Amino acid sequence: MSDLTAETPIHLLPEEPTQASRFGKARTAQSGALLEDYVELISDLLTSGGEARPTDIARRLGVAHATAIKTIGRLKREGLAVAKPYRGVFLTEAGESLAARVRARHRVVVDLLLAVGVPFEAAESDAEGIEHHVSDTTLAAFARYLAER
Amino acid sequence: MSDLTAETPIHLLPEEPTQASRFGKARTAQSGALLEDYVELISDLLTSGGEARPTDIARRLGVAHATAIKTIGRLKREGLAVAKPYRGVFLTEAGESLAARVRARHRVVVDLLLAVGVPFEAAESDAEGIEHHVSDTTLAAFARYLAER
DNA sequence: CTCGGAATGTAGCCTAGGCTACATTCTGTC
DNA sequence: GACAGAATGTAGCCTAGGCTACATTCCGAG
Repeated sequence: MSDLTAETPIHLLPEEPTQASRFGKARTAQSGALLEDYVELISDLLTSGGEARPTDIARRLGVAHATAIKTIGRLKREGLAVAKPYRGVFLTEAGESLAARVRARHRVVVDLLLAVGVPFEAAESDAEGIEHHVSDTTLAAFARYLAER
Repeated sequence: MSDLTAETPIHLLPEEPTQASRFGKARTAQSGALLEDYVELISDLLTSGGEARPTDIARRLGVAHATAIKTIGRLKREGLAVAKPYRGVFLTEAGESLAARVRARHRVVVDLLLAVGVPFEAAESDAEGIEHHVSDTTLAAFARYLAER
């Protein structure tokens, strides 16, 4: 998945007013956001409840269980999760570390939103969408701001 | 999806355990992001160059021209744009007003990122993805922060 | 005024992410 | 220990957003 769009770089787009690259990047980043949500949620379920069942996942994400199962299949293909039929879902090393990074990023984003005066409800809600588009550079800047404030 | 205007209501999502709504909202908001980009870009092209041709749009967005044309079809279906074959693309009232709102929001998001110390390049780049997930509430908070700072 | 190249449009294919409907497996209760 | 109901899995369909390949239309040189 990370291929096609990734190497459609600036080279093909000569003297564009610095815009195509931006759009393209935003679009690419969007891919994988769903997997991140799944991994984060599964990690939550595993650490808190001890179990991550497709039905729970589906309910928490507000999708049909079939959709969740299909996406879990993708997680497996991507090497982020493992699951045997009728057993729960578990994360691989890669999955766990991704979950950790996602969770940390989420926290920073929410904190930053709160810090600039966004109400709690909106901060939590919007962060869910925003976090997938926050680059490492921006994330670092957020952290710095929060620390220095 | 026709509610690009910001009312992606909670009403559709019953009493899910406080989390599905968040995820669902982020997901829903994501729909329409592409149309917003198109409308914004078309508006730019029209006001600056005077013309918005499918090929230009495709190049600026980094997609194949066929993709751009297909999406322009969607814009027409959504009542945001009009276009006759081999003539350029133009925005309807709705399209123009959406473009204006998108542009304004984009500016606020970029300014906020800069204000908290995000480098210019990253701010411009990340804003492109982030802006589509910024609710009116959060946008208002951003504006307030920028004014009071 | 014609003709070739660029722009535009069309067709068909692919994946991701949704859904419903149906089939299968598990499991708690009697 | 059987069985109903819940959980799980499978199949097939849909739309959005991408692509390539091909067809059509436009337009500027000559």
